[in-house]
Amino acid sequence: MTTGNKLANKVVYQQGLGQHHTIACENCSMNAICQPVEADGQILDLSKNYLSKQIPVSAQNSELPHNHTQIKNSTLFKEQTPLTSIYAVCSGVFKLCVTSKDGYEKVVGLRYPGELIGEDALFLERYNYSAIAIGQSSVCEVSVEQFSSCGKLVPELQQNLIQLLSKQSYVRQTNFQSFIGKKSADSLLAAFLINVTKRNEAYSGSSSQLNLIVSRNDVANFLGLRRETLSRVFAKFQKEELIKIEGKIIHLLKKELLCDLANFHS
Amino acid sequence: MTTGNKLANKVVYQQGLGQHHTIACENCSMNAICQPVEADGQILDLSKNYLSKQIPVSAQNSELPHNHTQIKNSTLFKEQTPLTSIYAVCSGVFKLCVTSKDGYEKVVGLRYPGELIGEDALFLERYNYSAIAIGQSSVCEVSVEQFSSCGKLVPELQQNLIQLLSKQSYVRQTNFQSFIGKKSADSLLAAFLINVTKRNEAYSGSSSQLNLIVSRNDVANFLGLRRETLSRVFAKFQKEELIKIEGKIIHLLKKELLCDLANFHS
DNA sequence: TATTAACCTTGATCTAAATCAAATTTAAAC
DNA sequence: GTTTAAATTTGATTTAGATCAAGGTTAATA
Repeated sequence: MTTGNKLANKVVYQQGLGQHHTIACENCSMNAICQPVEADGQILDLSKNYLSKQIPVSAQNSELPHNHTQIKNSTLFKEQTPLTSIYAVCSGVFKLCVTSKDGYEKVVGLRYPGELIGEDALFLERYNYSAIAIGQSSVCEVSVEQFSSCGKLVPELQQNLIQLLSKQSYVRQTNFQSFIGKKSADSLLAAFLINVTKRNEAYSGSSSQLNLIVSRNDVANFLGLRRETLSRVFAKFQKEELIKIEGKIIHLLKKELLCDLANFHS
Repeated sequence: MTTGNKLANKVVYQQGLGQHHTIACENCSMNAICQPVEADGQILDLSKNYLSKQIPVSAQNSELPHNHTQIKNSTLFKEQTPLTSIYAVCSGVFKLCVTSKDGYEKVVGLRYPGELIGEDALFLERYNYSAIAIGQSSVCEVSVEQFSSCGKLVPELQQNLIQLLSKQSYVRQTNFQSFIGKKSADSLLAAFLINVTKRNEAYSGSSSQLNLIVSRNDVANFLGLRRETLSRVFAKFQKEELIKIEGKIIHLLKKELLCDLANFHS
């Protein structure tokens, strides 16, 4: 039986600059399976024991050539490698990329604090994208092997995982619906800003301010626009006072109008 | 304990024209939770008892004005209504739509035989799109209430649902990746044809032939193209002998080239 | 089979975004 | 703090797809 919400994960890494903090467990998607459960009359707190730990992902762990990009952006896992763990973002951002035959790296997703990475690999037991940290970021890790050996014994834990996965299915579908069939640069960016602000609401504590963290290049790549086009749309939105830009921080001044734009088709 | 694969669902509706047949259970996404499981030493076959039944969706059940569109396309459920069941398509096709404030109906997904509809509503317990049958179609229905009352007692059933949901998460992510950031009409259509053919492979028995069933209008709407543009790209693909068109039947003649196009960005 | 209405295709023009080219701002390295 | 490189913005031109307008098909109905 669930014994209520508690801070489940030990913080073994803390970002120093205060620019982004670690998300509270109650706001994390992983929370459903971090809950202590009852097994054979005992309370089993997976997070306390071995399932979750917070690990930093930053400059140090790159075996790649020593250039700027790799120093900043370190890889959590590579596409097509076997699934070992699923992760939840604790701080920072991760970009999810697939590389096509011609070597082009396409951004297929962004994951902000509290969001899951790699749970869609449970099916094929192979990651279907690379996960790359933007700047200094950290994750909570759940070993799939350990979780499933535990889960077989504890129905409650399974129940929680079902919750987690069904929610995830919802999140994915909603994401898909936000972007499929949107062609104009205006509606794409509006949809993107609304989407990401909403996802960060609990973490940032604001429904109208947003720290993108990722570069314009990555946003443009994700949306399928050229960086020049994205830049122009950002400029236009600011001129029309829909948003206010302070570097990577975006203020949504007229959210209603942005929503209208986001829902606008053709 | 799972006792292996068997035809789980009674066929209470059969399409007469032979144009599309009912999918075999072993090829259906729902199959994971239709498996007989062991409970208290007994075999519990949910499909045999009450959980699944095949129901037709066609002209009869429409309470809408008696015009052509509604006669042919009947609604399985409406967006924003409370979740009661999740469905698997048995035959035909369903389009998933959301209606925006201005009344425009946007196609946000297509579901072919063997695919799930509505499982992403488990989270909010409210459907987040309308599901509309294209022509005569049929589904298997699982009552969420009945399933969950059953599932609490049978861990094995939960295990199967986890399988189902994690696979679904994968399918959604893959779908998303196929389309996000694709802008050229060529790459969108190529990605669409590859995607849908792959999804129908088990059902249709062909990896190079495809019965779209849905109208060009719906495809264009889904992809965010104008019907004229879609028509031109179809014509171009045929001229270049990438595909051969026979009404709604599309033959993929040069799949490799289509894949290249689909992965092509910029 | 004729009639009508969806549905789909083709042509001409216009427009939004890509592309090419530079300038400017920002951040990293020395 | 200065230098250098990366990231972002702005401008001019080109192009792919939207739009407007007909013309054909196909399929449903009488």
